[in-house]
Amino acid sequence: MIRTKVKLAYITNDSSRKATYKKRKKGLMKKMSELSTCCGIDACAIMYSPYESQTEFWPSLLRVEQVLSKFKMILEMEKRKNMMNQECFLSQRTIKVVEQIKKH
Amino acid sequence: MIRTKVKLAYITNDSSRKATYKKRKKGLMKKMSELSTCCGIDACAIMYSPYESQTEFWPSLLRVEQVLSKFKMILEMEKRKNMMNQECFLSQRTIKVVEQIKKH
DNA sequence: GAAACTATAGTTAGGAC
DNA sequence: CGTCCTAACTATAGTTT
Repeated sequence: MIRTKVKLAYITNDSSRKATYKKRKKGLMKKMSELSTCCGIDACAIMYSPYESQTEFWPSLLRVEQVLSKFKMILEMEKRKNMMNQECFLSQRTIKVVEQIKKH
Repeated sequence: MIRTKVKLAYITNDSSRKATYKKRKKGLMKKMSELSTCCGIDACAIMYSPYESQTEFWPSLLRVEQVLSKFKMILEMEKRKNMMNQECFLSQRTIKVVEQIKKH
């Protein structure tokens, strides 16, 4: 059969939308994994949706915590640098977000 | 020329690795955008790497904050439900992470 | 370096089971 | 529900500009 061109719009059919969510989420995690491997970067994901009962942590809850902790530390260091420099508004906003992300 | 199958391993050449990072990051954001559109879900990303000087927020810093806030609220509600139920250890761990993510 | 190009590798929507 | 299939679509490594 001839398949119609996929249009990127909200999928109104419930089961189709759920199936697509699961497929694309899987694909996205694969892409993240590849980016992480090829470029040597830390990566993590938190996934919550109406399509699955449990919040998912990729690659694991522990890794999510570790990656966020490391990222927070890096930005704390940046904060100190910026305080010394008396500059960079954007970086201050960044710190603000990260303090929300990881509270100790 | 015949291209070899891409092998998924750390790219040792610095400029190739950086180029791949930028391409794949762009691809990843596109995939997230599509998932968000097709399935009607909120999505955001924080990107920090050795390849770019500034931390990037996708689709914007404001949206990152909004999505994290919404997610935190949802999990606070789950926490209450679980307290009433006296069950679900995993969900308690989830809450713990989210409290780190969004501190008010 | 970045941006454009392009052939091929990889992804996925819809169907079958 | 999930898993496999595959035509159609998309991403991207290597290359050129």
